[in-house]
Amino acid sequence: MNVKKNITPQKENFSEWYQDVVKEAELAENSEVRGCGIVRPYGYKIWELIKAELSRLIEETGVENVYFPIFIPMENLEAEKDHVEGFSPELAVVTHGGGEKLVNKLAVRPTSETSMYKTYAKWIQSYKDLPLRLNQWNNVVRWEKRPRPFLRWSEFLWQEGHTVFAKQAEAEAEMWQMLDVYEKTYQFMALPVMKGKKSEAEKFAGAVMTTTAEIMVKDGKAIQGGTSHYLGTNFAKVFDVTYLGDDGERHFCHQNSWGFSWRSVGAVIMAHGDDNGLRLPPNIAPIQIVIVPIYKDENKQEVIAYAEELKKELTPYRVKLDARDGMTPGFKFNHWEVKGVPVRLEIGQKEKDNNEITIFRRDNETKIKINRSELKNMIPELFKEIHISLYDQAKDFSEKHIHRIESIDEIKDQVGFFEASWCESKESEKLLKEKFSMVSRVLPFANMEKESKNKKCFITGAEAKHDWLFAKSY
RNA sequence: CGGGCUGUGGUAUAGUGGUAUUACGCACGAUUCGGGUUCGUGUAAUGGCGGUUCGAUUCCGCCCAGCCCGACCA
Repeated sequence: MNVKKNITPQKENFSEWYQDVVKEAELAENSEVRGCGIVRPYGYKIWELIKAELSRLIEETGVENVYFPIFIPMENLEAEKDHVEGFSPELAVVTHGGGEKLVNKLAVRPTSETSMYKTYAKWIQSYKDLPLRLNQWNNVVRWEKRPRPFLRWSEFLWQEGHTVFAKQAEAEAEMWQMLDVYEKTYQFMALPVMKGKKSEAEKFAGAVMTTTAEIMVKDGKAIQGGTSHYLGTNFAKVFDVTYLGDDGERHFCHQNSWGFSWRSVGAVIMAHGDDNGLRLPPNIAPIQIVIVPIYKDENKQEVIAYAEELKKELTPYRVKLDARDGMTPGFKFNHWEVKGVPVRLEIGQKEKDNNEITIFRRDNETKIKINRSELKNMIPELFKEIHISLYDQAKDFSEKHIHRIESIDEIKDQVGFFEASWCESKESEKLLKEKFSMVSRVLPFANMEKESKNKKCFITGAEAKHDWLFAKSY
């Protein structure tokens, strides 16, 4: 038997494994424009399924969708000093239009704060116009130095929410609420997240506070799965976003922005995938169930007819009957395993004769036989089990790879996240970065109100404030 | 942007100063079908510009592009 392996094992080279899976599962490929990816139908469907759930959750909180232009006048971007410093190295700028040089250059949006808030200033007059809570699904461009499929392309799809409040407390409450929405979305993908606050160095350019949902993937690195920022009145002061209060006074508004991108697809691949390819939870699987008929020439009609009947029975689900000729069942098994299809039904003469179905689960690679009559009723339960199994595997992995350390030297070449008591100084974070190319990822929510376990910072020995998580990241 | 590397069919590769190799893929035809069947036939390539030369895919120079490792980021 020739066994062809087109996927590099994870342990051999994780980065190559990732690229192999993206290619072999037909999720995406590089385009002729450096840094910009082409997302293929199978990959795009995964994103659409994630997006549908997130969109539902966002709207459930009362947020409405809008659309603002892709171009932003350069002068808008330059208005907020921290913001432009944060983004200018990665801006794409339009200098010509309609065959003529533009007097006022336009930036392709890297994010829309500076595009939307001038308009917000016009819309908001009184405290009665607040809160204003809007979201847009769009593409943004950041000229990244080192692209990676889904995780860091120069152009990417995401949603960005931009909300405005009268009071700081309301804004902060919403910032956490939206972070919870992101957590729920990741739970929908069977991924556990670590929620909390970003350090001064790692926070969003122009924000007062950045909160984040961090995900650990299988090489122990972190993926920033979504961020929710409290912008304070920083942008309000620049764009004059003010309201007249019931006290008759003019006040600056408190603003938030929050974003979640198709990077999440990369997180799913890296957190759930294995050496045989992708593993998808049923919620976001473009094909939830694949039926592979096994036949010879003599019984082909009979077996396929049986398979068709089963497909019909499973109508509410996303089902594919793979009746392609000239391919062996083994080939098809592998094909759909690479693509991460959570459930496979194997249907041959034996099943037909005994009124049975052989079910293969991608999450744990087991096969079971059931009676046909059980099929329809067991699917919801099976999906749930697969979802939980994938979630638990990811959770278990994360927990096993968080190492408590008291000194920076304990990091050595260990893989994973490191929990440590930290003084929170920018200098110490810089040191950590130089030594281990690692930065703080998050101050977990649960540790925010607690004193640090160790009184001394693991880097500087100065007074520690809280217990933070540190990791290398994508 | 720094460091390293590479440009040969769709993909991955071999080789050569004079007719370009192999595998996969793809097309057609058989064969096979319970874990990546087998065979036959066909298909298709030297990144660009310049130099050396009778002749360059090969040697030289420049350009362009890509990959990997760092710094930057959803």
